[in-house]
Amino acid sequence: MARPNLSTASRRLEAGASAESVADTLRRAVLAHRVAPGVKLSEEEVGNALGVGRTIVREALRTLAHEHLVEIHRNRGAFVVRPDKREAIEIFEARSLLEPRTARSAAERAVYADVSDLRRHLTEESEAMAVGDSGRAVYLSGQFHVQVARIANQITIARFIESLVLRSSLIVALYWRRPSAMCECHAHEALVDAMAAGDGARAEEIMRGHLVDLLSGLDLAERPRSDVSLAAALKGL
Amino acid sequence: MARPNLSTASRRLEAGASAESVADTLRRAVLAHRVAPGVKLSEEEVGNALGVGRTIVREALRTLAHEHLVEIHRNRGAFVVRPDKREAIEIFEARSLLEPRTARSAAERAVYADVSDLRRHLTEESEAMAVGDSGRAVYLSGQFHVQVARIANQITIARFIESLVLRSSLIVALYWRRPSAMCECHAHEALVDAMAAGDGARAEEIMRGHLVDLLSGLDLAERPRSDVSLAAALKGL
DNA sequence: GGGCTAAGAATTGCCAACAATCTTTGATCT
DNA sequence: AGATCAAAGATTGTTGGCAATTCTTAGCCC
Repeated sequence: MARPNLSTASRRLEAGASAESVADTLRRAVLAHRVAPGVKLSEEEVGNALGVGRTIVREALRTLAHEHLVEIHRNRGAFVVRPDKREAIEIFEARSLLEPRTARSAAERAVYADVSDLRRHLTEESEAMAVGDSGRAVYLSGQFHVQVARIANQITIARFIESLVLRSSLIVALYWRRPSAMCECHAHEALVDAMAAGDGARAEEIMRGHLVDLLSGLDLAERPRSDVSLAAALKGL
Repeated sequence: MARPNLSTASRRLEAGASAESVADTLRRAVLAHRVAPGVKLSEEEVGNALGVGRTIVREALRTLAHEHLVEIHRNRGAFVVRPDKREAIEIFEARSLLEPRTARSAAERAVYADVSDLRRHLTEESEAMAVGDSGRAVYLSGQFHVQVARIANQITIARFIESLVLRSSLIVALYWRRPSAMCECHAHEALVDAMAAGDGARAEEIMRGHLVDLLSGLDLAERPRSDVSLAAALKGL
């Protein structure tokens, strides 16, 4: 029986790995497309792959279900979600309500350290993109938005944005038109500039446009639903 | 040892009660102030009170923790949250970003059945208030907002609003100035009227003002942190 | 051959017991 | 008396196993 190697990227969790570690590993695996949407995440398989008991995995899967990254069907198991067109639009609709105003607040509150953190983050992004690690690039690109929300010092809104960004990353990984050339991220740089200048109105407008660009950069045509079963996914590795 | 009677309102769950039922019972108990903020929700106590095993209770408590209605401290247990001033403001800030625009969408999409459902809901609200069941009144008043979000047909945003409304209900129950006279809900009626007329702009404006009124109706002065322990809470019943 | 039924296998749901951790209580020392 | 420390008690964290449900497969009938 082929062992699934979910943990290649996460250097096998040491003993005492809590459910949160497992959830984090699975989260990254889903976002990096190491496990394709629709794949079933068997409790025992995941447990064996990560070296933890089924209970821990159960809890981690429940966490991911709360984040809408997996769906749990009673007595059937957990499956990686496959966001459809409607869901994609809804998520970007929600982001459009939250993020522009939050970016404005962030720009008005940002101190030097904040801006410098963001710039460091941008270089990480471009490095990942230069190396061609598109999984990491998508992830970092999302975390940029989370970081902006944190600067706005609104942890409730920041958490919502974090959740939306996670799901957006999955959507981008699924539907992005040009798999090679990621979002050029000029928007991110412009946003940091606006924040450095303390120009809230400009930051708000940049963010609004950026979100529109992101959504319109997707190809939301209905896909043939590859419907990969667990076997196919594991064989592929 | 006094048995806690959390289940008085929920007619003791039948066998096969899933974790979601327990979560729902606890949710209502927290919102109706049957269990005060700060109280510890022991897994075994809750399990005994509701006639289910500890595993089910554990799962339910995790769910509530994801909703920020309880806090789980490792190896220490789950405690009902006590929202502070900052959290209250943050939550209404988030609602102000989401709900006005959502109310506009709802007004523009609402069909006759939607409006009629809302009117029925309003009568339930006033009945609960007339009877003096303030716990139920607060709950229904919150559900009104959720229902509006559902009419907007944006389930992602509706879920966020639902989560925010739950926490708001707890905040209102904690900090409302006049415990007797609840929000007169003229705003709710006006909102339904605007929706019936299909006037999105008016609905948006009413919702915006309503949220401001709600927040300014709170007395957010720091409280002495009664810090009720489990014993005190159970003795009181 | 296609479709239906039933037995078997595999997986999740749940519970009870054990282990780990924290809190409390009581004694001891300064 | 107050503080410190240790052991007992209580609660959560985790594991393994059994029961319940679902999916698969083999067999049968039309």
